[in-house]
Amino acid sequence: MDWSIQDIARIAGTTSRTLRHYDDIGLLKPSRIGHNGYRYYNQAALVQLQRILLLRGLGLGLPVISQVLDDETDAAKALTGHLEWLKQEQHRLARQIASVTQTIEAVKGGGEIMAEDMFNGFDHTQYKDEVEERWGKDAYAKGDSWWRNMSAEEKAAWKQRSQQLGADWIAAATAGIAPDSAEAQTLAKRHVEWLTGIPGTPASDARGKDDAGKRDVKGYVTGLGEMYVADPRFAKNYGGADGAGFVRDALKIYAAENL
Amino acid sequence: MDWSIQDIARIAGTTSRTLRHYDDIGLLKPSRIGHNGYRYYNQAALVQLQRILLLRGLGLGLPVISQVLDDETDAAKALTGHLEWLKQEQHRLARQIASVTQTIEAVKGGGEIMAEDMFNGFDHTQYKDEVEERWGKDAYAKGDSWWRNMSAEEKAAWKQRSQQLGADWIAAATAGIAPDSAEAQTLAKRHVEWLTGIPGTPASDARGKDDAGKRDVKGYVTGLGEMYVADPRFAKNYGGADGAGFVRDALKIYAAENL
DNA sequence: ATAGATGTTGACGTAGCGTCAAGGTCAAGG
DNA sequence: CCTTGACCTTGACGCTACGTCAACATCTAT
Repeated sequence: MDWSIQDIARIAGTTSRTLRHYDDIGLLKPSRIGHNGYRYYNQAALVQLQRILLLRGLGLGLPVISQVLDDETDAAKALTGHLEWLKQEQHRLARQIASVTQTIEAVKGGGEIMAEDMFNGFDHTQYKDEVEERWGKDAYAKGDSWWRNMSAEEKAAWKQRSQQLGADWIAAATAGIAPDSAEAQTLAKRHVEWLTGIPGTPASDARGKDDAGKRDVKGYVTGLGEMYVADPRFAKNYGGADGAGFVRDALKIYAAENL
Repeated sequence: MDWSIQDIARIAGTTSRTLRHYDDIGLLKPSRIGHNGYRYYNQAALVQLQRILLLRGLGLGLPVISQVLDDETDAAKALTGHLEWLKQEQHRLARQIASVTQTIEAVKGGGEIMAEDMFNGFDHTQYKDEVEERWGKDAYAKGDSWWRNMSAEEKAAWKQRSQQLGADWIAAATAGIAPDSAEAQTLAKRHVEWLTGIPGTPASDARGKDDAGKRDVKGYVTGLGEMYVADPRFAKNYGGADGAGFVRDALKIYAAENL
């Protein structure tokens, strides 16, 4: 009393390919194999198959199903673990749905994918007085016109790059690594490269300049490091005073060794 | 003013492998390629990359992202379509979570994966009078003890198999195919094989019997077909009177040609 | 000159089968 | 006996978006 591969496939509501796959991976062997190599399945195999399909329908992976079938007592544990995963997935989807909805609104309103409001609160002008006092009106004017002439997308790219840098600094600081470690120094290098992107600063002006210009950069960078610590408006970009202190130390070492 | 592959990878928060992949599939080409084959990316490429990563973070596939980048106006459409997909996924997950939760309870209570309550409402005894009247007390007793002696899993397997058969009948009937078509006749064959699994019926008793026994099966099967139509308790398994009529026709043709 | 970081292409692995391709087996009919 | 059609076999590629070696070339700094 057994069925051919097509027969059980139809009875159980799956395909013969699936059954061959289960045979290949050892999940469900045929109860009998003909002299011609044909696979035949009996009632017990049908029961197993239906359990497999039930669990698969619940979203479990085939290796997990295999374990569950081997050790019945694990069923509740496996399912409970799986349930956790499902809930996380649902939360992830909920967040994605919120983001997509928001982005659709932004695109409809602004027309571009990166709309203006994506970098609200990231306005260059908030440091006007500070910059003019330290590096002169000319420096601020250059930087300001640079910012204003950027397209929305370029602004967004800059913002994201800046935030990524800040996030990486915070991650490094909280990881407890040393300021002179390779990782921190790589970040310092990135930081200087980032500064080089802002026109009107010694860092950007020094590109292609002589040694005197480069010495200016050295002082500029170390001075910046101190400012990050002293000024809470900057310190918050690096996770507060502690993080900013880490940035200052790493920058000072980098400047001494490379600038 | 450009960066190496590692540089933008770090700036944008991804990996160099991803960038090479995007180059391979034509999603994001480097802005410049050195004489040595090195990839270099400029500001514009960084902007593109960040748009890609934004959309990917929303769950869009790379081919879709490619389209969106080509035709900016499609962005809202693509995102709206994607939103639909996300919502469906969330509903699917919600259903899976409900099922898994239910299954966990069942496993904890019953110990087996297929618990008793999975075949509530599928009790054999509901046709007691009908069976005794038509085929005698002996037939019913055989079938009843057969059912009672099954394990929970065998019962569940049988139930699912029966329901699968019913679902396939309904699908075929509503598809509007002919009762003498190959597909309907395949179903009829399955139906007889299914009947053969119930002890106490002429179909099962006839296994290995002579021609007289086989003639009994013929009458039994055609009689059953008529009953499916006449009795609403059976007809509902095949989608009501219309579906049952289709089953009856297909069975009559099958019996005439093969039994 | 050499070591170490970084770059290149090429290819395999992933989850779970769908989908040919090429060829053997079996039951029924002429 | 031969053919036809249905069903079976193994083998291998395809799909998503890269991660992860491997083998080898190049740049940078000492």
